[in-house]
Amino acid sequence: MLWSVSSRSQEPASPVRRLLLDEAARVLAEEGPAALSARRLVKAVGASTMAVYTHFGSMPALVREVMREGVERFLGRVDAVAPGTDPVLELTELCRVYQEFARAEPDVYAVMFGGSTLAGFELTQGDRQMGVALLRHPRDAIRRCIASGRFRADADADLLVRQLFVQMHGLAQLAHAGYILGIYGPDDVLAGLLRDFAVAAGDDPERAARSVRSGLG
Amino acid sequence: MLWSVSSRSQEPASPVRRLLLDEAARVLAEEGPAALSARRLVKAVGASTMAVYTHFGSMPALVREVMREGVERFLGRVDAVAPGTDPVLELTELCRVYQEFARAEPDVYAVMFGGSTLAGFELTQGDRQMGVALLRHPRDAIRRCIASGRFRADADADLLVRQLFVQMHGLAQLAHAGYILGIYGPDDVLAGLLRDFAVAAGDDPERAARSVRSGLG
DNA sequence: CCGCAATCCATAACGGCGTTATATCCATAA
DNA sequence: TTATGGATATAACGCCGTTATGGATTGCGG
Repeated sequence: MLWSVSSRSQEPASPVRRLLLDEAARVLAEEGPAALSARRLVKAVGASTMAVYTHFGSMPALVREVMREGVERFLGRVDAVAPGTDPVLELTELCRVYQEFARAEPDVYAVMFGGSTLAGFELTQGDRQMGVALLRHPRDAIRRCIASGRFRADADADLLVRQLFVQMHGLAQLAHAGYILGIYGPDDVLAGLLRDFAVAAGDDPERAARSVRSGLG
Repeated sequence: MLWSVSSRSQEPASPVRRLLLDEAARVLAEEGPAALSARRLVKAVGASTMAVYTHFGSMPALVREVMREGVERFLGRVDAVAPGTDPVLELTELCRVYQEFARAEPDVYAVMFGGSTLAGFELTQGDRQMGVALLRHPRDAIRRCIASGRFRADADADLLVRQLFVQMHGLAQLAHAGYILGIYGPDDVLAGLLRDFAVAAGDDPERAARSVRSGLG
């Protein structure tokens, strides 16, 4: 085809791997999981189907790479939340960035947490470990809530962070599926969940409401 | 072909439609979404691929029928929970049967609530309305919690039932995806969620814990 | 009874999918 | 220079959902 053109290029050989990953992420974000296929990706980058297998081994393995990079973006957002003097506010902000990521990249999010099989991809135990790592930051925030006296001293941070995880995941998925209908939207439900979470953990209702409002505004 | 085997049969003509639906539900339950294909279904019932299109029009339409029957089974379980003197106990039992259904038919459940596309199937607004109808019973139970004084008088049943929905869905999906790891399992998280839900809504902590224990035991 | 329309269904095909066997480039090491 | 090994293009295999075609069966009005 274009041998002469490629030889003209002084750059290092085409990083086909990166091109495929970027195109996969783009298609997934812009057109959804149904549009993601090996043949389409290789056509977009001007390669043959073999490119997928030399660089990734299989389509599920390519999807796994896309997911791993999604996890890194997710971790980047979560770690950007700085601790402050109000741990309930910090917890609220963590949940806010969680929902923001799920809304920004709903299909990558769905792959990360098992909501989508996507071309036969299935989560490995290692994948799940990576997802669980996201809970460390919120768990520490809950511990600070306990240490600061906002939450009861006998509260169990490990159980509470799982409860919070369940709530964030359920909200993200139901909102994406269009199941949060009627007068209350996802943001209303999020505010209610966070306030009730803090109150049940022992926080003063008024103070909890103020921290949540501040963290979501 | 005058030796017509079909005339020997005294039964009404083969209800191919029913056979396909049952086989689809069976494959989905026993082997998961990846195993569900038109060609496999028609081979199992001894028909040709046309059977799918004469009776359903498309594979997504067949999946929709499977989902509708799943919703009916779900509604059957939910409606089997009888009101009693303890509305918090009733709410707990409703959540228990919710989790039981999600655990018994995880793939049908995933289709119902948008967690799985399954051969291009996508939820319509009518499908979602059907799913939302499942919330009527728990919403009434929450209203009884308020009326009986267990929950605060100014609690909002419509918001609370959405929060509860989010929690039940998140737990069902994460448990199915294998994301509830470590010392606490799905049942522990469920107990914590329900207790905290009631406490935040205004119930006495001890009383809430007793109702939840009673409803989950 | 005949003929006609409608319905169901089997066959075969189309295009797309993931995957793989094979052969060919081409850069680098010996 | 030759040899080696990785990346790639080509073509094929067996799936998939879907559809065009034509044959069989059924029910019904004449």
